[in-house]
Amino acid sequence: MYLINPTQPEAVTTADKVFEQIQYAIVEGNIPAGSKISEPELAKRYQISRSTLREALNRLEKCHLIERKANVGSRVVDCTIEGLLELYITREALEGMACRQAALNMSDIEIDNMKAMLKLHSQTQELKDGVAYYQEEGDLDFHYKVILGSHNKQLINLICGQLYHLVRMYRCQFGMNSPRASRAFNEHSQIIQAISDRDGELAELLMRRHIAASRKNIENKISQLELSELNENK
Amino acid sequence: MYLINPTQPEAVTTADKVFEQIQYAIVEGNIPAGSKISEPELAKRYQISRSTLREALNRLEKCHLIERKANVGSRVVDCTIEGLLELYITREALEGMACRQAALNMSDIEIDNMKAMLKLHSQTQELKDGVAYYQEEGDLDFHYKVILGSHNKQLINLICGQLYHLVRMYRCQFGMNSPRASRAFNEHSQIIQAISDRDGELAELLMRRHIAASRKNIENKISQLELSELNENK
DNA sequence: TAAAACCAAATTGTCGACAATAATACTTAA
DNA sequence: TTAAGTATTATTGTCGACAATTTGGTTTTA
Repeated sequence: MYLINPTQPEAVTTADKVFEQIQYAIVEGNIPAGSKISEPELAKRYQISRSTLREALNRLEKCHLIERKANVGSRVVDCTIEGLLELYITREALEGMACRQAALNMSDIEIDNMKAMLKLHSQTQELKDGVAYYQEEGDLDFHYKVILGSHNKQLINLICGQLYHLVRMYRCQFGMNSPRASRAFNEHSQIIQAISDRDGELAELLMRRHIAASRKNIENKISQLELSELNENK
Repeated sequence: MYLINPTQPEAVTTADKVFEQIQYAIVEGNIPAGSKISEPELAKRYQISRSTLREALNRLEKCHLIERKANVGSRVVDCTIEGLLELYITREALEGMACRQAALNMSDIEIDNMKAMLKLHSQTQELKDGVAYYQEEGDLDFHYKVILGSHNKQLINLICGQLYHLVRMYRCQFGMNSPRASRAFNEHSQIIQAISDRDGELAELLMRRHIAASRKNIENKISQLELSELNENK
């Protein structure tokens, strides 16, 4: 339960709570990607009736963590390389636009807030040598603030409520605690400057580059991985 | 039942069927925007149990046609001007990117297909004087083809599975059978050319302009509407 | 009179059982 | 032996009833 989505409402009903538990289990791979879900089994494991489990499954489907077919059942989504690339392309489009809107719509206070956060991160970065802390929470912190700064409910819901669950799942399962810390920090810094200048066009451009760089970083890692696996097998 | 979403799987279970019925009722305003939904009442009206109605409601929530609060209930989404603009901004981001991907990923056959469709539309347009037919089905036909042409499941699902329900709802309820027919036709033509040239950058740019123009068209209409209402009331 | 506390009605959440559908194993026929 | 067809089993979909929570109104109190 290491990372809270600031837009996810607190779980009040038991279906909500079970939803969150299964959510984490899927994200972290404790329930394997691509595996079939047995309703009776899961209901027993979480000590709830099948009805409320199905309610929880519906929520998982909403954030694209499982897929259902009528009269057949549910499967956890697969983690494929194509899926990952498609996800990042979608992120590029949505977060790019969110960043443009943030430049137009953020209040001065919100912007000051972001600058303060960045400053804090830079100090933490120096302390921990720019590796451990920043890339995880710091990065997501930054992105969440930008997205929320767009003040666009559609964008906020699509990105935070749906895409980011998958992003976290891929990060966990492909072991991507991306070591782009210092570069990412500089990119964040530029983006905040563009927002502060109310330059929506530049802000969008920079955010798209930032995410595209992240995607390419992943692509490289994967091709390396495949290469080394190839070497092992011969 | 005048328009089929080509990505929506056919309704096999009764919850699916009721979902579709309510979906149309909401889109067309027969169940008013912003109104509260009474589970017992709707269940009685459609002759189903509350459980399967709730299943249908879950699907409606997935395409953002209703919103639920725990222990309180469901409401049909509101149709506000801000919501409409936010929707179009999101469309601009997503369909722009979809168009870029379409330029990269569409097969030659698909492209020929789109050109043929455009030609057909141009003839139909001449026949009907460019008003009735094209703007409705023709426009959506074009957009669906581009989106599917992206070959990106994320984008396809987000746009067709979620945004477009709302787009149709707004079109219905604000009475926007946009009379931009001939201009839109030319814009479509340019976009297809860019896709055919495999020029992703231009394709995205043109699609974004196309949707932005549509948004501005709506904004103008609305401000006119507000002006005339203002005149009536004095 | 206004506000707080309480009570009653209605609504939503949860449960277990039954019905319908799909998956599996088995039998029979070519 | 293989393929098709059938029967059995397991899983999903649907139902009606009960429990928990909210809402609206009523009473009580300051």
